[in-house]
Amino acid sequence: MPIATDSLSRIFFALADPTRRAVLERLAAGSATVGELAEPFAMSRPAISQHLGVLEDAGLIERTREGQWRRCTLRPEGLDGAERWVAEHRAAWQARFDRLDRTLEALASTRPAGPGGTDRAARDSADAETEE
Amino acid sequence: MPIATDSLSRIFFALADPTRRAVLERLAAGSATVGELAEPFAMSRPAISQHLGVLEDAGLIERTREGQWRRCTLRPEGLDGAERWVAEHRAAWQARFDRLDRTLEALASTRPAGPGGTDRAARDSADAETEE
DNA sequence: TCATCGTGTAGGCAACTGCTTACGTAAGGA
DNA sequence: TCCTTACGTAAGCAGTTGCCTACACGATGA
Repeated sequence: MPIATDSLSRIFFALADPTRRAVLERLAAGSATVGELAEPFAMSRPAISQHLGVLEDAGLIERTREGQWRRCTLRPEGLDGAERWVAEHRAAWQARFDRLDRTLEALASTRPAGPGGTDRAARDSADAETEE
Repeated sequence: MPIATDSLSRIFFALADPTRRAVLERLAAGSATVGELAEPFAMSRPAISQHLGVLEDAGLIERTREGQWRRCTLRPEGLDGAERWVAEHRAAWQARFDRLDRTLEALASTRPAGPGGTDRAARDSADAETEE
């Protein structure tokens, strides 16, 4: 991963770590200080601080000074980009495969006993017919 | 990122790279061989091959032998885990903040002229009242 | 003013990523 | 049989991650 990539990459990268996802789930129950967030993990405070830096850089949390403490708060809108990308692509891919399935049904009805092959292989063959 | 983490981490990690997302978008238009996928990128074939390995490891694509070529196909269901996680958390976070907003409104109506502070600070203060 | 608490930063280390070039392997054709 | 094509794997390099310990800094309190 090159440093400082685009916003979407930063969000997905931040989510690609169990510790950081656990921190987000903890924050979903209410804002917390760095010490409170570090407590359940077998990890030093600086390590958590660095994870928080990644989350903040991705726009998923916010750190604000509060006297002696730093309070961490979720930024729900930080997930917008990732949610939009995943939902759009998931829907588009599924729609494409549904079209292929209909194509396969049509082929099956005109050629009921075609040559052997798995469903996936048949789908791949039909694939070519939808590209030009 | 430690090697061989959980499924969700592998998916998000695979999506956290512009090149890999571009490959997925290309594949959404139809399956392709490795050479076809490598063509638009200023990158060697082995580099693309490694990216494909990451995508395959995450369950987002499938590589099948086809004579002399290797055909790559999307696995739409591979996005299921990521889609579910993002949608669930986005909804839960938003719901929580909506509740806080209502709490703030209630506070504002009972104490119309409270002490100074930004909206965010007021939200953080209200935060404590929702936790026990 | 000085000690303490909560955090961030700096420096160091092992492991991993992402890319390269070089080479190995399987399929297809002369 | 030999050559070409398509692709993967191996080895190596620079840069990054993720963790640690040590230390610096601002806020709080005696």
